[in-house]
Amino acid sequence: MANPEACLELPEFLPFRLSVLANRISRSLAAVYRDRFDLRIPEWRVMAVLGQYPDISAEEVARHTCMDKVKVSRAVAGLMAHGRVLRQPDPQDRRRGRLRLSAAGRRVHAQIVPLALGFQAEILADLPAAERRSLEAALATLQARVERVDPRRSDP
Amino acid sequence: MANPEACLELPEFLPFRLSVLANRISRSLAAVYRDRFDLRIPEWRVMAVLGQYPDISAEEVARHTCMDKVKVSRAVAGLMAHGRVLRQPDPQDRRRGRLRLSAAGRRVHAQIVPLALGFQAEILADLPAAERRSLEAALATLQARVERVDPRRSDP
DNA sequence: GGCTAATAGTTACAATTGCAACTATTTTCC
DNA sequence: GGAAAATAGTTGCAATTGTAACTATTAGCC
Repeated sequence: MANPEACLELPEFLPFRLSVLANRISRSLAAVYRDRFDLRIPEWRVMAVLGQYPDISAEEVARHTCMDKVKVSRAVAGLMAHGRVLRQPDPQDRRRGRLRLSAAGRRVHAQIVPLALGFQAEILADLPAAERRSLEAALATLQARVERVDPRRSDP
Repeated sequence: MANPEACLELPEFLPFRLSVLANRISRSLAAVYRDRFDLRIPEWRVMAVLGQYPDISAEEVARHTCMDKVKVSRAVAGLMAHGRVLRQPDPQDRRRGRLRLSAAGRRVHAQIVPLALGFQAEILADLPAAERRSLEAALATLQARVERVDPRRSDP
């Protein structure tokens, strides 16, 4: 039986804290991407994985980014409209398209990556290395647990 | 100078990890609230703070929940429509309303709080107490840092 | 070979959200 | 005392997102 008549302090409730923190961080980052590169967060995520794994399909992008296929589809459409991503039909399987960054896309990617890493470093600046590793381990543990509790896919 | 030509591993990028984790957790919780109580997350947050601080104004609710006033206004409207929250005009300041849970609202609140705490406990089950405290400290540090980097308000 | 189920990706529609503008009231300050 | 600024809260509109349905293609299987 769970603690009866317990009071709940919202500011100490983990789902609340994580949500507020993640949202603040995402918003700050989104402002940078949008102002400097006219990029939304889902688009940035697609570019990030295509920078690392060229010539993968939208479905694989979805797995890497934890986004559902609709969100990926829209992000890819936006990126192609801006000439930042190219799609090449897969001759083996004509349902698929192989996606990769165009030259323009690679230029944007090359500018954003250091910016993103710098932002991350700034956020983590107050955490000593040991606590940083401990935080990362804790996040991994939570992630694994949540996936077992509610085995779903996809993200924002 | 930030690391040039660095590759960025999205799964290790903190803003991404936090966003994915927070969203998974929020979705699992939201499913519970919605199925069992026809409650959305912003509404649940309002109920949580009104359970702890009765007779506060919407503006104070917004501060406690880190939501903007529009979101609070809509959540309160929904809760009043369901008879879960009552508003009493403040005679000292007729712009304000003093909000509190109705009897029905307190009943829902009493059911949800243990449920929410149980969910939190389930998620944290794999983390030893020491690491749990360390995680909470790290989140507080990040939160403080983010607020200094980008002094804004409000959340999802 | 041909029928059924599965998969890749898109489109359509509804719900949620954010931003800006708005109303009503109170406070400030000359 | 009254004009201007500030505050509480709501509303309208646009952007983002989620769910479900849809098309096209491939794989499984009898």
